[in-house]
Amino acid sequence: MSVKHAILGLLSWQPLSGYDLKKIFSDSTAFYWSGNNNQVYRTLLELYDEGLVSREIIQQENLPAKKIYTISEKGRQELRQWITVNPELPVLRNSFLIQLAWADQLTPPELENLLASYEEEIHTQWLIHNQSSPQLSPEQARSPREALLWSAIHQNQLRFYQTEWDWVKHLRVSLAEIQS
Amino acid sequence: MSVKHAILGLLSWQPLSGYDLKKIFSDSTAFYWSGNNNQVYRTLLELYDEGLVSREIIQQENLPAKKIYTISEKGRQELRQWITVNPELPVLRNSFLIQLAWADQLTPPELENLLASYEEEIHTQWLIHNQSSPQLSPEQARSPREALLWSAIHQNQLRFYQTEWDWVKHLRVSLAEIQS
DNA sequence: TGCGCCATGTAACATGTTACATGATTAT
DNA sequence: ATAATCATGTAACATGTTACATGGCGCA
Repeated sequence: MSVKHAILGLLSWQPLSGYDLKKIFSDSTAFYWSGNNNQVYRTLLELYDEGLVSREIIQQENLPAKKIYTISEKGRQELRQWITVNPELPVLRNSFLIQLAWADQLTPPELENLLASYEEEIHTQWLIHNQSSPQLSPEQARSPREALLWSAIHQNQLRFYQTEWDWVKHLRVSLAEIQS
Repeated sequence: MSVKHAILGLLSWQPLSGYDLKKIFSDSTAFYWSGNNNQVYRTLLELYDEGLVSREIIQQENLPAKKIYTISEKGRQELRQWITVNPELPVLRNSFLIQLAWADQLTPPELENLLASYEEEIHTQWLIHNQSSPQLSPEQARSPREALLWSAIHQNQLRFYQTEWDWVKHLRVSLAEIQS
């Protein structure tokens, strides 16, 4: 259960409300969850029930009250334990590859069109990632080593889109060659 | 709903039983589903109820009866339509990156150990993918263009692990430099 | 005797998404 | 007026996994 640990991690960085977490998830590309209410608020309740976080209700003038969650000592231990555990493999699900597998039934222009729109979508993502991410920017890191790690995370995602982009460009050339 | 179309695609290639599909999913890396019974058999029923496939029950001596599913004309149309639709972005979920984000609390040897085990897992996956895949091998393709597409799908996955491997090796070097 | 293959299916659970619901304040 | 931001939460649905259930055949 990784959202749980993602939230614990963010709270280990600083106390946050559910609304804050939601925004981080929906803005950030590294924290790949959609940031939907259901998951965030339910997970926070679970963490609270398990004693991994504490919370404080803050009344505000002219704004709704908010609940600020703070990681507990037990929560820090749980997070540290999870980090040390052997890493899982990345999950890559590219339904475009499934489309391609049966795309031989398309006419050459249709196939070319499909590849062109995939290339454009990938390129757009690359551009989005290439703009500095507001969360986890190395300037906010607590140590040079953390800054290096955060920069590496960013690089990892950029490289993914770069590789994908190169791949689709190369495939388009190969297909053009085969048809001539 | 992509399993549905993945199954339709496989059936457009040749008639298959639920058991066959299960095996293809669990053996193949391109068809990334786990190949669990629940999903395969339920999806086949849905496809049947929607008239996208027909089926034939084949009694066998000394073996349980099997249901061979064949794609229908309506199924072929549905598949073709899905293929032409604009492609979705690949879904990449790497919980290791979330671990890394908070890994500054580890000691240098602990962090080095974490990265080493990730590198090994990625390398193992690379080796697995590097062996020729039994499904969708270009030799079984119905045209040179299909062979090219299938080869490209395979290359796409290999490149992913290669990129990831390069990335983690580079990160290990950078971390070693920062500590000296 | 016990495991793996063939072949079907169901139950329970985990995870994740969209949409619904409320309600004040602030900016266009 | 109308949309966006702040802030909480619930309901319904989609998708995917593990484990359970049945049962014969062949192999070590």
